[in-house]
Amino acid sequence: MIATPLRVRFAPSPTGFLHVGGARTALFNWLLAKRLGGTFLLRVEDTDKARSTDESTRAIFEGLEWLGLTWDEDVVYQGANYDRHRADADRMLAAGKVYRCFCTSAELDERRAAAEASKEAFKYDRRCDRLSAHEIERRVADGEAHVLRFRVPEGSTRWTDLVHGTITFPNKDIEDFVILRSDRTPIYNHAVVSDDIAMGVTLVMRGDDHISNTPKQILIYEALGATLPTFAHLPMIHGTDGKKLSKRHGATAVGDYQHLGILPQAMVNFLALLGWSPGGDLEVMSLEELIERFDVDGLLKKAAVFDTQKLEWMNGQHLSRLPLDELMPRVTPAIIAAGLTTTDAISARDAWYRTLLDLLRVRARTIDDIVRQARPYFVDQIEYDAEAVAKQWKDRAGSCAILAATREALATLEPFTAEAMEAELRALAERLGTTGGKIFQPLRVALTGLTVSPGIFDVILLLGREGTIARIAAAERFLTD
RNA sequence: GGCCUCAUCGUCUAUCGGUUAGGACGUCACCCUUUCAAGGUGAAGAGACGGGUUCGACUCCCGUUGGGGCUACCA
Repeated sequence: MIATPLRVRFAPSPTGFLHVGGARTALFNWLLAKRLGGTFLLRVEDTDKARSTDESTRAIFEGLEWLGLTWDEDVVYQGANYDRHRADADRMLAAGKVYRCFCTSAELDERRAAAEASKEAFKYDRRCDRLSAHEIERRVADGEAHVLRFRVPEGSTRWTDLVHGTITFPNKDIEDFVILRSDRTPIYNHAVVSDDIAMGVTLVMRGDDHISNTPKQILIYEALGATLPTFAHLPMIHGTDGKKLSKRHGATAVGDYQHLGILPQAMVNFLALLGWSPGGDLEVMSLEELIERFDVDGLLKKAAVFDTQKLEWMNGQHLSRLPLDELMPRVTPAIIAAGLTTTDAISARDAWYRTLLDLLRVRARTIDDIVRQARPYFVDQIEYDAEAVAKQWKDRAGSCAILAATREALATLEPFTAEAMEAELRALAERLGTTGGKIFQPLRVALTGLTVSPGIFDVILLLGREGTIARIAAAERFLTD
């Protein structure tokens, strides 16, 4: 079913950002190429000059690179192959597979509207295919604008799809479609086939919104005398309303998720599970594990809904499991961008920084969560969260007294370790006739300004004895104001 | 409208004729506990409907219904 050597491609049109659906298609092609030792190609379909932009092409490259989906050969720009598209079209014209059509867009629109008005399905009536040879010659000689139309033969067109099995289209339902515009630029279906043949693509894997294009493309392959590739049509990705994912569903570009603090590993993992299943219960996988397990047998037919909550959960999983060395280059730039510190300051205390990240990542779902939680460990002056103050420092004088006692206990504590701190503070609680929690919670607010943080002794160790004492003193001042 | 296609918990999915229909996200409860996460345990929650085929259907076939895609001198 799958020819070797395998050559697959991802062929986006540069009319926007890299969409998650497109990213998923690219990922599946890439995974299969990696798994089977094939070649993954990238082709930019920029033949719609009105909508294609360089900015969008760049965004697509950036998106793919961020996900780690690198392509093997030079990028192919469809717009650079007009000569071949025309040559292939002319070859089919010479072979009698296509014919010249002089009907104008305006005429066609009119006939289409008329058909619709009388509730009939519109299909081109082939009137130009009935023109006499010398009339065609005359009109061409007169320089009359015309397109090239494919003469769809009798019969039916079928193929064995890797995900859907056999799909058959009666040719009578396919109209004689245009392959070359009157300005001699190619129409999508023709350009795709011409390019896929030239690029030696052996397997076409794309969204199933292309199923109805496939019979037309197969007819072109046949008319050109080329070998058919294998086809695999992937299910769509839908929004929570069951409709094709689009702008109104919120973030749909992979770049959006990058900026939301999602790791590329998590994005890839999540996308891989939309329309494919490894068969068992395994869900959280690294790129290597994905490559190892990816298989066309696990491809699904049903459209999947993009669930951002599960994406975030998965991101949390990757955040916790990734080796610190791989995580740091993704988080550090965000921390620096937030203005919390500098590269130099971090490298000056590498061990401290690693400990901090290790403590924060467990309770974060996104990189942004980590940045938010990291603030108290970098700034000089922390801010007290209003709710935290209201809840933990309700009794200002009492809290202040407890903080003072805590400060004194910590000031001379030896050794300055978590174990010693806990023993000391719990003993203090007992002397005060209260519980550990009554000391730890107000202390947490004093040290971080928040009710949420890593274990309190970890926080103290992170801040150091001096920092801790200073923060408690500052809290005491705040409480006695 | 026509053509194509899809159909298991709210969501992602396992099941390739015989299971108490399994797992994950989310939800709820409990445990752990200095907070929040993480982790652990448990609960609620699904085969769209109707016909067949078969000793036996979620699974195979047909139909119905519902969803989606396509229907351009767009890609």
